[in-house]
Amino acid sequence: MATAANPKQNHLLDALLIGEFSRLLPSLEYVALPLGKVMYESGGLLEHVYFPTTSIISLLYVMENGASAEIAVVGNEGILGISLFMGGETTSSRAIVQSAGHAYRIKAQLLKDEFSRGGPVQRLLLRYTQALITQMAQTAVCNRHHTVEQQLCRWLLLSIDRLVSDELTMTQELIANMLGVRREGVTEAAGRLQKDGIINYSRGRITVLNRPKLEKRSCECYKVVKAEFDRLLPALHGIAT
Amino acid sequence: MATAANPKQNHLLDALLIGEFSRLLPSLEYVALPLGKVMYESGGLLEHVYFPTTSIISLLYVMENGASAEIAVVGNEGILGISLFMGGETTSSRAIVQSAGHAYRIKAQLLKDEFSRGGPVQRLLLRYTQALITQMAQTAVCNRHHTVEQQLCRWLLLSIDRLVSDELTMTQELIANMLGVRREGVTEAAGRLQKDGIINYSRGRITVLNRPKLEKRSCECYKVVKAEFDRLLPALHGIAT
DNA sequence: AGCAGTCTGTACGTTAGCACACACACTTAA
DNA sequence: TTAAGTGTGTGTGCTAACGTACAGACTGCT
Repeated sequence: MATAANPKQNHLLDALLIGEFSRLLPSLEYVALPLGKVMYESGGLLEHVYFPTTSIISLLYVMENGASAEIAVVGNEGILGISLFMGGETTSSRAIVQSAGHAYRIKAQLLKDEFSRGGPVQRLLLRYTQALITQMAQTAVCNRHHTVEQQLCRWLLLSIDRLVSDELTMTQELIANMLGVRREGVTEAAGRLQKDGIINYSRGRITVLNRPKLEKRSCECYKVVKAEFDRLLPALHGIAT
Repeated sequence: MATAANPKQNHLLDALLIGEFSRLLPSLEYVALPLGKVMYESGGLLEHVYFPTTSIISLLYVMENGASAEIAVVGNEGILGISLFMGGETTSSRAIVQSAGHAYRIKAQLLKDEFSRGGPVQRLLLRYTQALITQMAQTAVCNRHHTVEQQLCRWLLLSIDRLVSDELTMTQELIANMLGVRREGVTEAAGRLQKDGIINYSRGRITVLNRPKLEKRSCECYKVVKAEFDRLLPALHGIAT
């Protein structure tokens, strides 16, 4: 493997490890997350929390009739499993791997204990949670008011922000599930973006060619979410104070 | 006034006041909240947090073009101003009074200090926050997949759950803003519900006549949110442990 | 009583997104 | 080299919701 495993690859984990939290370093496990793996099922108990490094996890709500919608994504900026320390133990969403890669994980109880101590670790985790809340709320509004194309742009931006490259592996069918729209709707929107030279894709492989244009075609939701993450978690390097 | 002011009218406050938190009792202020009052503006600082008793507060996200959508409601089961203890200081949503009434309030710093002590107060506030997160996420999915009529039913149920009576004061125009749909859409949906004897309304006064039928016409989102509130905050009387 | 303001009903054409159906790739494995 | 599987492009209605416009109904004020 070209890039060695390194806890610093997850910004939140990196920030956490500065303080007393670093004693948990030996308890971290580096695991591979294959595409489509269900990390948490709605109502299931959480055995571990995850700090993605090169993977992206989608938080989905699934309805009785099978229809679904993504409410947030977690990548190398965050942690999967906030309901653990929020007190709910379980989550009512489903978490699946949207982009294969790796993550560090730690036993739920260990993180819970650390959270209970209060202090910088707790503060940072709560700030992250608030950023996640913003993402969810903005998604709710976006679902109501924006076109499929705008949402697709937002979604692509949020995804590549959490990866190193400008390329992601994701079929239109899967994107449609995330956005809670039809596959054909994604095909049309993606076709337009490709025609305008903004993206390039073929059989589950999407490359962003012109990021500025992509941002222009996106709705404001991307900017809002990004700004709030930046505000709440500035740089996230050595700010666990 | 027939019903005397009583902190117990807010379930969350009631639960909080059992422990050490009760020393804050003298710091509580009982205030009236008129319909439409803007409690928090997006980006503004929070001077107080509020525990509604007979009022209902809507959390709205407003977009650049003025379009809006409600992402959650806070009534006598909760607290307004979670971003205070989540660490963000400010919130990116707007909070307005959806149903006039009263609330207890307390200076932001006092609650913040209390939260920092950890223990039962913190645990309870975090659990409430998670319930609120569920409500937001479910709203996001609801916006994507359900009809105006279903959403109206959900909205009515969430509202009357937070009031003592089955009647609320709210024009169709305002409801439309909350749901992020056209006023005419609300007129049509409400007309159908009235024709079927489920509700009765005239000029900003809505009465729920047949609650079971209303629940049937609603989407599952209402049930899901209610179940999660009940799970996370069971009874909310004397469980601040 | 008269008038202004607010709330609600209705009616148009338009559009985004849906459901379904099917053809055409391109990939992989028998 | 078939054949099966998967991913993508298109087409044809259909419906919910939209934007706009306006008319009626009720309320409260002067």
